[in-house]
Amino acid sequence: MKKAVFFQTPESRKGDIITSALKIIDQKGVKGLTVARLAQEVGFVESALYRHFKSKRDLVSFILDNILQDAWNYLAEVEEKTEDSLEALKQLIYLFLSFLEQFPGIFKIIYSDEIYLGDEELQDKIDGIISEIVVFLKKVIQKAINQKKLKADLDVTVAAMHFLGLIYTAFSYWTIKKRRVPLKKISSELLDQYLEGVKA
Amino acid sequence: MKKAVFFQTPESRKGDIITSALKIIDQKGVKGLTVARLAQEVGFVESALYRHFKSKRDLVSFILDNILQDAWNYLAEVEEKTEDSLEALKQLIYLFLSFLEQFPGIFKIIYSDEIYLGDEELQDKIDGIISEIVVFLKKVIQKAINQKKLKADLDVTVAAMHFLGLIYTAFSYWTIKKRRVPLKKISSELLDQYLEGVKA
DNA sequence: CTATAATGTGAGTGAATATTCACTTACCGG
DNA sequence: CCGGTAAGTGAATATTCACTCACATTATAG
Repeated sequence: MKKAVFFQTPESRKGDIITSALKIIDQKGVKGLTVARLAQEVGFVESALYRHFKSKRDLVSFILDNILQDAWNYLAEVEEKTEDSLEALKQLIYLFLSFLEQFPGIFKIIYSDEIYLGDEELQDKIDGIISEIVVFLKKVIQKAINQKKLKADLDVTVAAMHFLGLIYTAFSYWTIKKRRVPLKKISSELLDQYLEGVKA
Repeated sequence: MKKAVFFQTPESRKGDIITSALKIIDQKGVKGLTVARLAQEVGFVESALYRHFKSKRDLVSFILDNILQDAWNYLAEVEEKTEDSLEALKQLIYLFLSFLEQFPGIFKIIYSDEIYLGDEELQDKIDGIISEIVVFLKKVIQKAINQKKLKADLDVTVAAMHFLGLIYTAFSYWTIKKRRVPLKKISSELLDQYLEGVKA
């Protein structure tokens, strides 16, 4: 019987579990996140998970709520503090990507139809996250148009989707290249091409 | 005991199964493709599947090989026959998207880490497909650069990934909008923004 | 008409998986 | 030191899933 590690607040234990879960998802995909594997990674027995989370689904839901909350605060801050709206777009893409670099598992959760389909509540949660991001990006882009930095006749929604697509593209490229190329380098080239196409 | 439908070549029966499989994947995701569900959709009993395919994995592999072979021929044809290389890019994105519009399930297979992970052979197959596409796009883009239609200093690989990302973006947008907006409309706006950024 | 090959059926099996439960262990406050 | 509580354990369970196998049916070619 292994000695339990105590002296940890409940939060940090949950944190351990989340860290392990994201690591597994990153390496083995959402499908690879099984309770057995998670338990092994954390270092307890399967049933112990249920001391911390009601269910596996609950764990994923918790991850989405909490990790993304953090990211969200950063985004809002950048948008508020950066005067130059083109510079803001640059900052935003770096922020998105350094976040995904840190938590690649999150990306997989959001873009996985494993979770997306079959659980209406999680599906709604993920849809909500994406549409929040799009709304946010539309706001930034509209601001840039108002500042005459971007073309006046730009379709704001398409431009926002296109920007979001850059993040996906950079991330995919990074994955294909076995993460050997720095994400920041990839994204800056993509962003340059993007900006050439949309700026005034 | 239900009467069997015969008078069908093995090919067309396989075709029925593939059609059903892609329909299920489209609606329920790759995870949703279970042998039970597939059998129900096709109209036979689970075990009957194994008269046509060695395994479920074999079915997916067959889909990747065959459906994509078709697509591939179209792509090559467009590239050869279209003189104007910018026009070729336009044609290509339409072709990609009308293909995905017809077989959305294929898209989900390729972008699913459910299949991607855990089966090395399928993983290699999908990797191969993607890199073939990238190589192809790089060739088209390089040709356009040589024709002085695109910027001479363009990073061809990044431009190709960006283009591929547009397809993903258009498809996602289409999905989010519940497929109510025609894919062609979405893609032409995205492509315009893209071309503005890369053309000479 | 009959042999054969293709296709379908029904019942079952074993493996993987999430979850429950009764229990034990370790720590902490009073 | 005692009682409560948070955390962990080990065994069991129900479900889902891909897949197998012996048997049945149908179409077609000779």
